[in-house]
Amino acid sequence: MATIYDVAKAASVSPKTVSRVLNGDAPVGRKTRKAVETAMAELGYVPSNAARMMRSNRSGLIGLVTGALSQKLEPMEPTGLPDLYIVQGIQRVMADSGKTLIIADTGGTSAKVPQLVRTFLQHRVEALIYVADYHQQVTLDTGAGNCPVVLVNCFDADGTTAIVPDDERCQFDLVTDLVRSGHERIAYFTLDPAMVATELRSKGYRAALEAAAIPYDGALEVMARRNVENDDGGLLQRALDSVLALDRPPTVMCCGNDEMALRLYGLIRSRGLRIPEDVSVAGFDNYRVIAETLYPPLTTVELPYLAMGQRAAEIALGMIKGEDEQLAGSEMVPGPVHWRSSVTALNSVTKLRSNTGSTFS
Amino acid sequence: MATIYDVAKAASVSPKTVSRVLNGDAPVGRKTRKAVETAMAELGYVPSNAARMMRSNRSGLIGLVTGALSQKLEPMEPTGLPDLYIVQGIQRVMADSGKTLIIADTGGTSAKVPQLVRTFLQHRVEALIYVADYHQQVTLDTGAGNCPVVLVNCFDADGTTAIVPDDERCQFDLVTDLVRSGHERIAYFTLDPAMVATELRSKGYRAALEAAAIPYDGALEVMARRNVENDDGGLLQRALDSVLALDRPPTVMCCGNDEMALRLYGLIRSRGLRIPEDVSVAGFDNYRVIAETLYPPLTTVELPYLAMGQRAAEIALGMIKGEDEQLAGSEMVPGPVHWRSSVTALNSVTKLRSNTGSTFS
DNA sequence: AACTGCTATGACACCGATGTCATGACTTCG
DNA sequence: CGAAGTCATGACATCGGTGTCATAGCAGTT
Repeated sequence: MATIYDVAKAASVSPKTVSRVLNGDAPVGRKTRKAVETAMAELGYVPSNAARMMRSNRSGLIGLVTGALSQKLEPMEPTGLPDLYIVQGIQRVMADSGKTLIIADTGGTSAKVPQLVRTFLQHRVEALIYVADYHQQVTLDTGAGNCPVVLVNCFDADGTTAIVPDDERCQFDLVTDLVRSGHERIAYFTLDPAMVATELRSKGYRAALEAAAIPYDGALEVMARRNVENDDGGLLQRALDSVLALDRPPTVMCCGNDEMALRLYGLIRSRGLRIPEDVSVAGFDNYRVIAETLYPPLTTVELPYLAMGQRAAEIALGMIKGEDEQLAGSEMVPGPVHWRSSVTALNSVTKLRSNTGSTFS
Repeated sequence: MATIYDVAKAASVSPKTVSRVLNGDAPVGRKTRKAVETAMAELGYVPSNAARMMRSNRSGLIGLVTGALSQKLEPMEPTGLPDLYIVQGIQRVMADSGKTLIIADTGGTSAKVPQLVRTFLQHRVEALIYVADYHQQVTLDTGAGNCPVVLVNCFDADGTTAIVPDDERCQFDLVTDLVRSGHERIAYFTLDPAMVATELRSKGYRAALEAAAIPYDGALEVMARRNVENDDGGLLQRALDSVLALDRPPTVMCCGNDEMALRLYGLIRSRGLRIPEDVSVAGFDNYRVIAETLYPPLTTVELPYLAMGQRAAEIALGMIKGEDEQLAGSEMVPGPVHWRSSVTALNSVTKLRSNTGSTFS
């Protein structure tokens, strides 16, 4: 691989002059510049980042760890591979800023993390970003020293800078939209309460009811999914039957995620009910393969994974520049409601006017 | 950040001795080693890869480009984000071999590729891997010089080393299993024939029929999905009706992907037919969110993305070691059939014994 | 003519590790 | 006891760029 010395010799100039052509940090004569550029092209010269970094101490690399960190090793129900979107968001911002991403996947073994961090530090990454596959608390065995760290889709006990989805706000917005379109009996089939997101969304659900002065009915909020092997779907079936048996059954059923909604479609129809004429259904995640493919298409909330990634990248870049941003703890990012035909409006007037950034498709 | 000189001073030895402790390439006295190790721990010393690379010229980095390269800019129907699995496969192998992956996503703009490749070359990657999001032909504006290149899920006209899924074999295996379980009237709803995969799978479908001495009936193979905006699902509906109207309607329907199978479930039921009692359904992709969530669970074929990634990584490592492997052109990787209850056996005997690595779940 | 100011260029040290070679202490063997 | 061999260690050059400083050439000013 050619070096500046080779280029310098070919162009009959000093190495330093070649360096100047490369960086444009000092004036270079027009003829000289041309000679150098020709030589570089002929030799197929590409500057070595390693050598450059030796002096500048700026590697241009950002370390990204995905997977792992999970305290539960059980793989979650697939919910659209949020990590991927987060990573894309990060990548997009980083590429624009000229940084290069170096990525390590732990493959679910959080024990590998320290090793990966070490490798990143060897490459002198300018920042470290951890991405979790679902909203959770992590404890990270950093050893990262003074390297800036940003957590995404997770948070820790030490108040490390973190970007998390605003589950509460998302559920709040969804339920508020349901109320606006005339629903009052709103069932909510939750995921495993052990998950961080479940609790937050429950809060959002209740807050939306309260804001609309609709009394909370515990019989309408039922856990319908466990993160355990022996949940064969029976929970959801029983949950459905229990709310259908109520004196005042719900007019709309919210699901903890779109996959649950997919199952629910089948169950509701096997009970002889129509969607949305007899009962409306809403999901969570905007897992498009499901939400747009189902008939009728599913009203659901999008978790803003791409935006979270972008935000995390911006913050990391800010930390590199030394702005520090004082970002103590978590920043929550809300996401839009996607309004589709699985929910029917009960009030004749379309007084539904969302101010929450909802989209209608 | 501490250097070996700092460590050397702290341990009262020469820098070279610290280097020896790090690399173990020469004997070091026990007491000296201990002193050095203590000093390293105290200073939080992490060796600089850049400096190391200056001498060894081995960066330990592998460049990975995803997205882009696609000749069609239209995003495909989501089929389970194969790139992610491929990347995971690559990552897994690379991590085991001590290499670090650096990743760039083109975000769909193949124009960015040369720029990304340049960045990678600056980092002196030891190999370059391109991953496409679906099986396709690409033309890559390399400029990669003598850096080893491996294509995954795509191939080019120049015969660059490439790892692609064995679509033909996969479809062949699936249809063969269907035949073994007693089906003879096998419909096949294909994807857009403009896709490389579609043609290959058609060949597999026909080859399997021929191998079983079942006459090919053109009325059973119908295009049911176009990669265009105005395909509202009507194609599939008409395809279904056309085969149901045949004198000898099919006993099983194969779909071009699992998403199509999801739609087909709905359509079949709206015609008053039961799955699998009246008609069996098979998919393609083993897109688990769909295949395992549907009722009944979907028989489908898995495209071996993880394995493809692993294989690609192995080959790239081989090329780095200079084994060159003579791998002219493409290597095709087959994937297993996942046998689930959406397909019923027509022959009473369970003479079904797959030798194709099928799994039964 | 002497001085100032600017442009264009080169010499040289340096970043942090490692390869090469040299050296001193100690063991082993004839 | 001296020669040869092993062990442990250090001095120094080197990798490929960039920062610092010096210098030569030339125009403009007084």
